[in-house]
Amino acid sequence: METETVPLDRRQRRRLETIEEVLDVAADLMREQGVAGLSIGEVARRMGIRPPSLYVYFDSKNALYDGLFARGWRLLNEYMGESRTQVLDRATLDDALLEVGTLFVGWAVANPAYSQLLFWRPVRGFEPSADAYEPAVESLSGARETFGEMQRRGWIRADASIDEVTRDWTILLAGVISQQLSNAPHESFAKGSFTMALPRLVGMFAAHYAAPSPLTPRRRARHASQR
Amino acid sequence: METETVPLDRRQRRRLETIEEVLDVAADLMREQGVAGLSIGEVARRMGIRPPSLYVYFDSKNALYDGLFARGWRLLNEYMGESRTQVLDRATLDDALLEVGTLFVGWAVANPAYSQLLFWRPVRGFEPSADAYEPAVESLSGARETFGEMQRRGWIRADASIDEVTRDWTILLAGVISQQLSNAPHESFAKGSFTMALPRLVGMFAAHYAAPSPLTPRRRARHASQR
DNA sequence: GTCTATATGACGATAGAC
DNA sequence: GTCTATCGTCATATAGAC
Repeated sequence: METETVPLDRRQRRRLETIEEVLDVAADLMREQGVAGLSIGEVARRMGIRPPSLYVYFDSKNALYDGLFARGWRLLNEYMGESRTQVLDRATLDDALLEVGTLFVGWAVANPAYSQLLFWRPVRGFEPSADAYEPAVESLSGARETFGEMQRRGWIRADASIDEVTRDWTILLAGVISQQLSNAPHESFAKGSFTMALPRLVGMFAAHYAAPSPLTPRRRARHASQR
Repeated sequence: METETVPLDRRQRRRLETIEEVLDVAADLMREQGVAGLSIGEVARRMGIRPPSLYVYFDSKNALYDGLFARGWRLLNEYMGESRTQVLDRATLDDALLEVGTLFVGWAVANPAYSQLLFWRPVRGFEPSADAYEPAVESLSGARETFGEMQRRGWIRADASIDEVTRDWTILLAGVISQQLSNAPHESFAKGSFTMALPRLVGMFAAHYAAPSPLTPRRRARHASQR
């Protein structure tokens, strides 16, 4: 109540730094050993402290997973950057979707440990908290908004349900990521047996949801000016 | 070398029975507690024996996972039964694919623990052995053969690559299963937010790969109006 | 407030007696 | 083939030093 005018005192800042360091080490470990390979003891060992000291910053191992879950979605959202709005300038629906799809799947395949944590449910007893879920929800609603805008611009059929379009899109991306990571986790995005199917599947998706008569740039401009 | 004329002596038969019992209990446990919740100690406890005794039948916990992996794929293949050949009598490609897709995804959603083990890679250090992989390979090559036969019968475009068709199909099913189990694991198949997208996605898939001409005009009209 | 030291109980796994 | 005994590791909890 009384010291809230000071944004961050030294102690709080130091505490946040330590929390970030714990997450750094935990993310490294998860990348090396897989999601289930994360161990409180090993994190402490690498930080040069004793395991119980970690409980000052994270109440449990699942709280650590929760922090990693939130961080993973934040990293992914940062990586996607402004692409969701920028692709609205692309020539075709197919081009636009392939660009964001490639970014998304590319990050997932390059970060398999995070992907397991974000897209699957590998840890017994771990359910992401509402706070940790927030960036995930943000990502989904961002996709929905983009599809809505695409429909407003006449790229997507007017009779298509944006919720259904969004759902189908996430299913498609999840399928590619899931199959690639489960069956050939060491293949790169460029040479992945399943990631290579992405352009084809995006084409299928775009053709299915594209407005019936593909709009020429002129018609698209006319369409947009009507709103 | 000397006793191989006898197909199964009592000891061997008893051993196989015990192995089956271990797998029964392990599958129950996995269903109750999730894939990672499987514990050698708990399996032994439920069988009324001591944990070390299990090592007579399974060299390690991962060997137990291996047995469950093979058994899961066998159960799924049995569940699919003769559907892959029977659906060749259906009226449309869409009907046929929706039928096998519904069976496959339905089993997966009804058996989430097995699904995690079969379709994801949740256990650190566990890589299915070649033996355990055999029924999985059988399932995939069965799908490929069905698509090949569909192409021979003129249902699927002659210029489509059967390998690509098969791959896209597995991605689609994996996407639905993955999203449903990760985001709403307690929803039934009938009411699942993601399983409900299956008919739509199968329609998209069928429309994309269907041969342009073999359908009568009436069927084609019905096909198109389904969207 | 933050850490160390220590303890508990479960786990996977092994050795060796019977 | 099953047991007891045991090992090392794990997540977690608590007591108390600084």
